[in-house]
Amino acid sequence: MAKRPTIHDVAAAAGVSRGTVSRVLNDDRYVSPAAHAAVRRAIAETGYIVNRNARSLVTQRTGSVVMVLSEPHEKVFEDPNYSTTIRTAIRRLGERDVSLVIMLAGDDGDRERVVRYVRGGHADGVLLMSTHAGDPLVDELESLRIPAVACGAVIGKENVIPYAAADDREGARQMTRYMVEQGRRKIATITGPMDTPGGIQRLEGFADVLGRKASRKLIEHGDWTQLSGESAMARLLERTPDLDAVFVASDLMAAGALSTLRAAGRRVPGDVAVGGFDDSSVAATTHPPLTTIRQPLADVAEETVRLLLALVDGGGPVDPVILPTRLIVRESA
Amino acid sequence: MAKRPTIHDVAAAAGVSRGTVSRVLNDDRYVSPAAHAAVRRAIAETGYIVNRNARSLVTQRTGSVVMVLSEPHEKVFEDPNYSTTIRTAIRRLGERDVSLVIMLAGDDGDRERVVRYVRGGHADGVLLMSTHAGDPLVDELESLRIPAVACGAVIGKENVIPYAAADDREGARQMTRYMVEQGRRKIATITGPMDTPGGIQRLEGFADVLGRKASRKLIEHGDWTQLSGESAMARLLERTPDLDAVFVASDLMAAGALSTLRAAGRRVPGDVAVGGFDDSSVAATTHPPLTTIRQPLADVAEETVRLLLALVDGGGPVDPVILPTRLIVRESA
DNA sequence: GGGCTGTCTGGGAGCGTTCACAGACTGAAA
DNA sequence: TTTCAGTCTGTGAACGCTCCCAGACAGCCC
Repeated sequence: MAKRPTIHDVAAAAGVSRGTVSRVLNDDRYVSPAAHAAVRRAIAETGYIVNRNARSLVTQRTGSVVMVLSEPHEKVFEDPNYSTTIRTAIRRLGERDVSLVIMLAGDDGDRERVVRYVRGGHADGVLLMSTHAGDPLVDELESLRIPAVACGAVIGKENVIPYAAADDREGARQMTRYMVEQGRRKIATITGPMDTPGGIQRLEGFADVLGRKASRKLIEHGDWTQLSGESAMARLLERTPDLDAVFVASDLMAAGALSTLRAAGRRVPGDVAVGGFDDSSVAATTHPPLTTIRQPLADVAEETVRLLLALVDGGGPVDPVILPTRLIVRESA
Repeated sequence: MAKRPTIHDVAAAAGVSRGTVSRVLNDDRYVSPAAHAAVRRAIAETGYIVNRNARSLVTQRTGSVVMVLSEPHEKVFEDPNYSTTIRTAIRRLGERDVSLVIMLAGDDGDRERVVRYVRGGHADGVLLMSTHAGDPLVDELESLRIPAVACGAVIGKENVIPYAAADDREGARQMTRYMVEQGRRKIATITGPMDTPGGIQRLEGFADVLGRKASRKLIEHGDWTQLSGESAMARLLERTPDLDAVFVASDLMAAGALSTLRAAGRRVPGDVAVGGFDDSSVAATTHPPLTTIRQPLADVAEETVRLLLALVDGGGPVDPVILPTRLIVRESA
């Protein structure tokens, strides 16, 4: 690899000093138009690219943020929604020339690595994904005082870690209301894990609408996986065979619920209406296609990034952002 | 953020010089056991973490690799297989304390950014994902002489960019053979884009088995998306209404084909057998569940990473790795 | 003219490492 | 005893950048 030109080479080519080149690079004040032009030309001629390491060494800024996926290894990415978020984050950060490092935090070893990375000063900010309640990582990050935001609230840390999220609770209300309006009488629900915001708030929204009708018998818990949706549905059917609707807190679990219902000979939506949540890609492939709640995932991701950049740029504290959901009617309800 | 301890602080705490600490850090030869112990203790006491920027500045190594996703923005991640690859790559790299930066290369601006990043020396290696034939990025990387490997062959550059991949061709043969054995007479195929290895080789495998029976009338092209699967299936049905099987080069497109078939009143697998490829997560959620070809994705990802690390560590040229696929029989064929 | 403010430039110092080299010490061979 | 190879250690010099300070110069006001 041929030796790359340094700021010295550019300075020499432009007939100015390092200082002036540096000023142009960081568009500082007080550079004469002539010098500015000469430096620009020299940069183009030499093909100069600043060495971020050298810069970081003195500025203590890295120009990169790290996205931390706090999920057991097997489950990372199982949720297709990750993809949208990552893609959006990369794009928005890229526009600002900030690069994205992705790290896993599924076990203690991983977490330790993340902490070491952050403590080593290798990232300007942290973007938390699916961080569970009580994750020790959060306290660590907090004590390091590094800018951090979450995509979706971190339970118990809502006032500490800013976040952007979809309005889970209102989304659940939308679906439940719709089912009520469609004349369903016995509406059950399959929730997500109760240590996740989606698990808690979608159940709350469900209960908001149903009030005392939301009896414990009509509530089952899953862990977002398709398999858990299957078994939760089976338990519901056994306990309440005459249910005529079920609001499932994720599309993937809803896909599981559908296959259990089919196996049990229930027709959807004839006998049982099924509502999902997410409007992820599986929603369209199920049979029948899922009526679901669309989360503005790309917007959530964008807002998350925006918050993080604001924090990194040293703006004061930022406020959480909550974005509206929308009911998408297909065939399952 | 409190000032982080430097190698000086450690040296002072251990009562040795910077040099000795550095030697311990990089476990060089010639450090006395006593000094070694003292340094280790001092590191623990001070909570010292090496500053990678300073290190990179002198070693010209960064301890990170960049994964480049060469896909138009809308389509990035549409294929659920990405997830497995990314997850696996992060883990394996993490074990070696190498961090992963992800960049998009969907348009010229992106590509320019990637080149700038690599030319800036910010990555020790490049991991190419779904790079299309003739992508200018490849030539750029080649001329930069930076270690690069691809996950899946880069068409036309098979001898330049090492890669790990599933045996697409043999996988296609497995599926086609299976259909023949099941007594199907008129077997069609929906391919991927013909500028991707999966598009080309899965068609070749199909043709290997069918020989002259693989007439042009029985071949349609898609672009991996579900929608393209739907329309390709429609075209096939129109042209050859009496086909009794279709090998679709991806599960997602197969899902699309299934819905077209259903809409056309064809029973699967009664009237038409449908075979997919990938064994991705959608394969299980379709109705009926897809018979498909499982790609050893995690293994492919592991091998890709292994190749890259070997290259980065300065071993000589490495050979491509091709891993076997397996037929997964479900209900659609 | 003297002082002041504002613009512009150059260069020394320092960021936290590694590397190469010189030197000190050991023990064994000549 | 001298010589030499092998261990072990400390130190100066990079690496490529930004920051800061000093100084030159111009223009303005009193």
